Amino acid sequence: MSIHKNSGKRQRVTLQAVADFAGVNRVTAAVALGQSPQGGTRVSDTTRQRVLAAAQQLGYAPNAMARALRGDRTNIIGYYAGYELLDAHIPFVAAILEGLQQSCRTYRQDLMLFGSFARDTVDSIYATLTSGKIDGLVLLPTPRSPMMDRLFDSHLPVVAVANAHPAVPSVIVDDVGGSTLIAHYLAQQGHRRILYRSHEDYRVSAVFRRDAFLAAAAALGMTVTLTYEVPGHALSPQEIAILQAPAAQRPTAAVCWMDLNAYCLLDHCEQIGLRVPEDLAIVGFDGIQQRIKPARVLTTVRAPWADVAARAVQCLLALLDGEETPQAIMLPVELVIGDTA
Amino acid sequence: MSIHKNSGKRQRVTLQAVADFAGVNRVTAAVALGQSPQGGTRVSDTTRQRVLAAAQQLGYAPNAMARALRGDRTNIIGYYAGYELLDAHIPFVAAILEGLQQSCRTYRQDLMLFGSFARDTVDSIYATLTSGKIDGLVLLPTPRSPMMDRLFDSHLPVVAVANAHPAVPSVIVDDVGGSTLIAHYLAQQGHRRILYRSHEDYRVSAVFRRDAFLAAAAALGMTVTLTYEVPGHALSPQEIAILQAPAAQRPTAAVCWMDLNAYCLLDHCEQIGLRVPEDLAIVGFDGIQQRIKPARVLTTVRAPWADVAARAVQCLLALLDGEETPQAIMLPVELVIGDTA
DNA sequence: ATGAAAGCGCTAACAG
DNA sequence: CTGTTAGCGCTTTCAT
Repeated sequence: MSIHKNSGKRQRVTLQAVADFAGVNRVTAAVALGQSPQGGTRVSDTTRQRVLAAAQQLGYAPNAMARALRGDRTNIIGYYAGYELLDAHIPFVAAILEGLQQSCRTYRQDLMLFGSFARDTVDSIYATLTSGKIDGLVLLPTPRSPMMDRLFDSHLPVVAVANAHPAVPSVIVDDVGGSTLIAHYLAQQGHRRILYRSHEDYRVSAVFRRDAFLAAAAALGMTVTLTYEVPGHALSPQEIAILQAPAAQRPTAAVCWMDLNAYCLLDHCEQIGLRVPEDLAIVGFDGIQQRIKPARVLTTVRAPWADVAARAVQCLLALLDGEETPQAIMLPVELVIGDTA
Repeated sequence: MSIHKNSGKRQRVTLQAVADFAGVNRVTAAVALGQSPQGGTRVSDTTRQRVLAAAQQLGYAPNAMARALRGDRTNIIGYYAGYELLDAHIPFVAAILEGLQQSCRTYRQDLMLFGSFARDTVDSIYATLTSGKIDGLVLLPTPRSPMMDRLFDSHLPVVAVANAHPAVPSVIVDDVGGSTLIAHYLAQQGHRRILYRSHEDYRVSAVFRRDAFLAAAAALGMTVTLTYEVPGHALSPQEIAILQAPAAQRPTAAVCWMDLNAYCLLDHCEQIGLRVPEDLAIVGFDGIQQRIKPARVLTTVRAPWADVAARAVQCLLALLDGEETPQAIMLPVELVIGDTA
């Protein structure tokens, strides 16, 4: 069987090698290659050509680590999701990754991913994050996590996404506006009894969405029954009971704090024979497209998650450059009328 | 409006600072902190305690970049998908990311993601990849790409996933075995006329799957019509025509080189009123779960993509340690009988 | 227009 | 047991 061996010490082509090859000093070579301040006049054109040719021929690639050590930028930014294993199967996470990549390319940064695992200690993750590999961190904050306090005390520049955190600049979406849009739309459609499915944890977004909806619904004279989802987005016994009530008492519309949740409800309705939207209108939040058949389009609030992530990178880089940064950047959302409400 | 400013030069706590604080030499501090060869006898216990306390108090975190420059390991490994933007929305990609993360955690490596964008030049990507930020690369190879040749000529250790490449160790799945399983299963079910939907590009996996299926089918006396998918997995006019033929000539089963493709075919069949599997049996390849309703389970070959990625990291690290590595590691696949064939 | 020196933070090798 | 020396590859001074 054929085997592979690493070709010994992988000897990189160093600047010195290029300089030697071109017969000049390290510094001259450095200036000729890099786009230095006085690059125009620093070296002669002939010298530059010679150096360039040498670099080309030897396949020179500057050592980013040495550069990082010299200046104080690695040009790497990190992403850390406080919640759990960074699971790209979740559409929200995939959208965030998309935005991060997009922005990293635009600003010529590299992207490093940090997954958190149950077994890892706060200390070990913290150590990794602050080891100087990254210039700054885009963070999906977890409420009430010891990790957050550690991070905010550190000197590592951090920008939060999705959930605002008072300690750092945050890029979020207009949760309040979105919920208000939903409330008005449902009121206008004539709904009076609403089921609102929120999240049991204290994710900031979930709270904003819930409270804004409750306030708007009250102002519009709608009655809201509030429930909290159980793990896995499945319906709780209480929710099942509510949906089995006689038509006169049953809610005519259900609002879910996030789309994944709404899809589960949709699924449940089909199973128990509740027609959507005739018997029960369903509205979500996020704008996650799900391939379901027969083709249904969820009525939801579309939140531009990729843009949020892209903006967070931009914001982080501004912070690194010592520029002033708004405490919070809120991106607008949009009500998308599908066929479920 | 509240604003945020980066707190000036983020001054990291250096080893020197810890040493000064503890009243010892840099080196002593280094040895006391790190798990050096002679750590046991190198420093006295009292000194070690003092250094440890100092480090704790000052919040010292070793600078990974300096360490990387000194030794020659960054403990970062990269992932680069030759094909296109690294799109986590694609289940296959998500599975790969999952495996990479898993393995990186196990071996205490950090993970860096490189997306390729249409606009980026081969040179710029190559420069990034070989800048010394990563110790090695897990690569999803693109056939006939100039990038590949550049990479294989470089001294950057590379391990390929999913598609084997002769130039580097590869971790793949048993494409041939999978196709053979499918062929035997269909033959056993009594199918004689098969439609095989392959991929127009020369992705190695696609070719292996196709050729193995054709060979096995021929040996089993089945007749195969071969078609190639058009971009977006949609059906080509030719394929549509084939499916509209009279029942006596029409294929009784369709095999798709990958699941996403199979789902599109399933969709099409529902639209034109072809019953699956009664009128047409459908088989995929990959084991990608799709949430579709009414709930259907695709008959397919399950390939352990997360394991493939995890194994690739392991293989890469072995390579970095100068160990011998098999040219190819092939992970077994499994036929999963659903309700579509 | 070019070269020399210094130092980013760390550690492996020798002294003492 | 501890301190000194040297150098990873690079770039920002300053001197020629």
